[in-house]
Amino acid sequence: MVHCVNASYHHGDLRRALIEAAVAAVGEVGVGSLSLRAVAKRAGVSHAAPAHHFGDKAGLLTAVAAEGHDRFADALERAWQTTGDFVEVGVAYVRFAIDHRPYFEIMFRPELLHTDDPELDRASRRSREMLHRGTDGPGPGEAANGYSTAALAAWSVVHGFAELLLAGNFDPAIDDDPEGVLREVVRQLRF
Amino acid sequence: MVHCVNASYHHGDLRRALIEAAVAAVGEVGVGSLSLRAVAKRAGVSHAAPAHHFGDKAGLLTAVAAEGHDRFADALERAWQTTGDFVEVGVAYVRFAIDHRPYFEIMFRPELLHTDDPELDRASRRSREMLHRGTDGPGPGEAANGYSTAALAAWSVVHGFAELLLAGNFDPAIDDDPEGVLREVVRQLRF
DNA sequence: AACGCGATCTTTCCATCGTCAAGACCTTGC
DNA sequence: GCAAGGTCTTGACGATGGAAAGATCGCGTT
Repeated sequence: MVHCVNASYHHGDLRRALIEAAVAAVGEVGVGSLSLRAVAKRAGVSHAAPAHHFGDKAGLLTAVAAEGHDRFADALERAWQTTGDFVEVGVAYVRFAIDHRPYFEIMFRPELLHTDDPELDRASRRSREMLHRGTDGPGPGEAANGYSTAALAAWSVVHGFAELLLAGNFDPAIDDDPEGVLREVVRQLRF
Repeated sequence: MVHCVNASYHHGDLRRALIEAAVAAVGEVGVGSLSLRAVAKRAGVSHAAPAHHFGDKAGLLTAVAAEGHDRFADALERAWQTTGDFVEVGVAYVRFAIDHRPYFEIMFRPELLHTDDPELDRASRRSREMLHRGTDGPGPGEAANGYSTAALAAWSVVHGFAELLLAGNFDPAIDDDPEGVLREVVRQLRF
């Protein structure tokens, strides 16, 4: 039993193919118009194939979100270790939202996901930890809730910027150099 | 011709009833699971009735979003004129998101709306202007794009806080006193 | 070497959805 | 009154997500 964990019989690696197809589809039509059947067609399988690997639509999106959080954590960690500047972690946050929009569109939408999924939990916990690097630690910031005020402020500002930008709520002029604008915005924070 | 603008024949004021039914439905199941047919049933009309008043689903959501932006602008203006403190405008921003969640869930999601609708344009422009009160004006903040850096930072931080809070991405402990936490978060901004 | 089991995928079916077209009803203006 | 047009209903269609049942295939066992 358990012939092939995560492996392949008929298709090769359908699980992987479906995730990639989902990401591509979300990139084209948005998560709101994502159709399981379109994803299946894109991967060259029948419309019911995804259900076997992911249970349901939320299951597929959960797998995408988990992968997204992993990549996200990687990007944030890279930024932190490269520059040592927490502002640059914030820039990386928004950079990821822009460059990997399909992932980002899904990652922070629990209503689309199976929030009890252990893989998602592990990955999102990892990306969450990366966010606290730099703001947490020495500073005071009451930890009555799980976060320091500085971490909450930083998270809120970069997340809000990313959401408003991606949704198109900003002046289009910002699209020319979102990084530059964001850098100035983040500098408005006291650390 | 044009017997009754916005008025009532068979039903009373179906347009109004449908908007209220939509708000109630979004409050219960979220905008993602909103069904036009459920809204119609809630208003006591046939499943195709909404189409006549709003064209399509996006049309109904557009009307809801426009009404939301009007109420939103009212709330922000009230906060500004009452306190004169821009921090309190930010608090009112998040307060609105919490207290009128169904509206807020829709207002900043252009992909769900008819963004060319004149009513929506007027209302959202109004709420946008309220946001710039207090940050704009005297300060420098390059206006290369439409906003000052301070306004962008303030908007981003309150919007991000609201989104993360509503989506449930924060520690549940914050739900006890989101206003208090937000006030400290906003104070992390230099004005 | 043959069997059987379980994993993988397909096919078929169903309820629900948004939208469209056609018709019924009702109010208003003439 | 009567035509006209706004209001709403009915019925239908294609698309969707999901459930159920069957077909196909590879592996471990004997």
